[in-house]
Formats: sequence, C-alpha cells, structure tokens
Amino acid sequence: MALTADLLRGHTETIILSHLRNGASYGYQINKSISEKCGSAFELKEATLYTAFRRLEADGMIRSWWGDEDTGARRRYYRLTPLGEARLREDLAGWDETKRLIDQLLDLEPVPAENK
Amino acid sequence: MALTADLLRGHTETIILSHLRNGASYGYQINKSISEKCGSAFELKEATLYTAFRRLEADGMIRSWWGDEDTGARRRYYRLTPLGEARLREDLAGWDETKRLIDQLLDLEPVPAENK
DNA sequence: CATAGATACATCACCTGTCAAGGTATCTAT
DNA sequence: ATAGATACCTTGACAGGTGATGTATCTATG
Repeated sequence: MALTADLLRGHTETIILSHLRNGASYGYQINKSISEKCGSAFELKEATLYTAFRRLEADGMIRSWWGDEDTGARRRYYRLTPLGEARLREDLAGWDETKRLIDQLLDLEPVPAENK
Repeated sequence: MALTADLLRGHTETIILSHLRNGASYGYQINKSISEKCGSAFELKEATLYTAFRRLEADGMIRSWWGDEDTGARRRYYRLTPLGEARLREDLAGWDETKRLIDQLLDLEPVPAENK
C-alpha cells in the first residue's frame, strides 16, 4: 500500500466540494489547486477527478455549465448546489469523527482506562 | 456514501496490526475489541477481517497458528512478525501525514497565506 | 432434549472508487 | 513546425470492502 494512495479513497468528493466553497471553478483549476496544496505528496488523478464530478452532479451536489471563453480551451465550470453545501457540512463533520475513530482504533488516543 | 464506510478503507490492515501490538490474538477477539472501541459508530465486517488476515499473512506481516483449546470453538491466533512491526510503524506515520494532508485539502488548517 | 444464541472460522460474488492508458482540441513559445 | 501547457473526456482493469451463506462447537433456557 502506497503512502497516500488508498488512504484518501472516499475523500475525493469532499475535497472537491470543499474547493467549491469559495465560488465556482473548473476541473483543471481545481486539480492544480490541489496539487499545489500538497506538493509532491499526493496528486488527484484526472480520471478520478472527472468520475467524481459525474457522480457529484448526478447526485445533485454540484451543477456544471460551459464557460464562454473566446480564447483558450473550453472550460466546464462547477458550483455547489444547496444540497452540495449540506453534504459538505456533513462530510466535514464525518471527517472529524473519522479522525477520532481511527486514532482510537490505533491506540493513539488515551482511552479511559476502565476496561479490563 | 455512508458516514464511516469507505472512509476507513485502507486502514483495516493498520488497525489489525495495531491490535496485535500487545501480543497475539485471534480474529473474533480482535473484532470484538474493535467493536467495543467504537460503539455503534463502526463495525469491521468479518469478511473484511479475514481477507485482511490472508493478505497480511501472505505479505509476511503476521504469522498464524491454531490454538490448542480443548473446549469451545477452535481459534486461529495471529502475531506480528518483525516485518509487520516495521510496517505498523510506517502506517502510523502515514496516518499522521494523511490527517495533515486531508485537513489541509479541506481548508481546516491555517495555511501560510503567502499564495496569491 | 430441542431450541436459540454466542463463539469462531471461512468463502464467494458483487459493488464501488481509483487509475493507467489513451484520446481530442486549443493556445503560446521557440 | 514543434513542443508544451491548457482543458476536457472515456475505457478497462484492479483491489478492497461486504452481504450472503456455510460450517462447527459450546452454553443457557424452558
């Protein structure tokens, strides 16, 4: 298992939603932003990104439209829907809970020593 | 996506290895211990557990043997190998890094505001 | 003694998210 | 012209998780 390959599985959608919090953006931009944020530690693959976009839009979490650029390659913009905003809030809470849960399962947290 | 379904994917092996840190144990016991630790929040499924055991043993991370119980159902015990101990150390470090990385990707960490 | 439930192991087929590989098209710099 | 960046997309394969199902033993209950 690679250092950061399967460990981020399931977080892709949350990461995307989070990147749309501050306004609409498009795929390439989001990917760039993510890459810059983690240096060489991790890279969201394009295939993963676009399949996640599909899923999120099919689920009504984001909406997309073609930009009207008259120069350069066309861009498909995405923005959060109200559903997506709610989902993001849930996911953030879920991540917080997940962190605590895994920490506990790995004995990284001092557990109240009343068992045994 | 459920609250804690796909989010723990990839951590199963680490969780198992961690549970073997304090000595040998067997599948059912490990599963019970995990369940108790997280209440109703999460449950390691048996199928998941046993396939993980297979993988870990095939990779030389754990070793197993049949217990000599003369009463009750037979038990297959597992213990860490030196390889497994090393792997656990790596995984724990990896988890720490993963936490920081995801936090950053979700804008949960104050990032040095020198970009843009 | 029949029944239910806990203990304890195991396998199989399926589902889902990830990703390598490949593709298209436009603009900019040399 | 050529290379490289920008920008999108699809396909097939893979791997881990899991529901369903099966085995066998022991204990408690009426």
